[in-house]
Amino acid sequence: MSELDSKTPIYSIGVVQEKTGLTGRQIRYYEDSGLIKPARTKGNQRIYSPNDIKKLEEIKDMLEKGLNIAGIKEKLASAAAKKTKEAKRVKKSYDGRPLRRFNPGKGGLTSLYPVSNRAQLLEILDKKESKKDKE
DNA sequence: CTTCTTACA
DNA sequence: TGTAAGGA
Repeated sequence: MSELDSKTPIYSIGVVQEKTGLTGRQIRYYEDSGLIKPARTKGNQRIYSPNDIKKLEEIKDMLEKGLNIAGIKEKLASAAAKKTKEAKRVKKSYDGRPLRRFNPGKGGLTSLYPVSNRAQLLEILDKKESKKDKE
């Protein structure tokens, strides 16, 4: 049973073993290799996030494809670089633009997005959804 | 009972 | 990778 109750699910190494099919030995070894960095409880127990599960399953796949730890590190690194690049692209598209009222006067809704009209806002929100959907 | 680290096979 | 040991 977990000591902390946050909104984000967390797993013990035992649960991770069941969910990934990997042995505890492998999970800890991949951590030593720098592939994952699970948090720890005050009692030094490992705490795995959904993101860690995802990474471990990717690692499992690649291992079954015959890749070594080094190769997986590269793959994971390029994936992280791609994410950073995309984040910069999105940020750049927003930076410098003035934030405007979204439908001011009608309910007082305020948009946090620097867009000038509803169509543009919906387009942005639609793109964000598509990203989550491909999970 | 589960998980942790260290260390040997 | 598996597993034993010894502690939390």
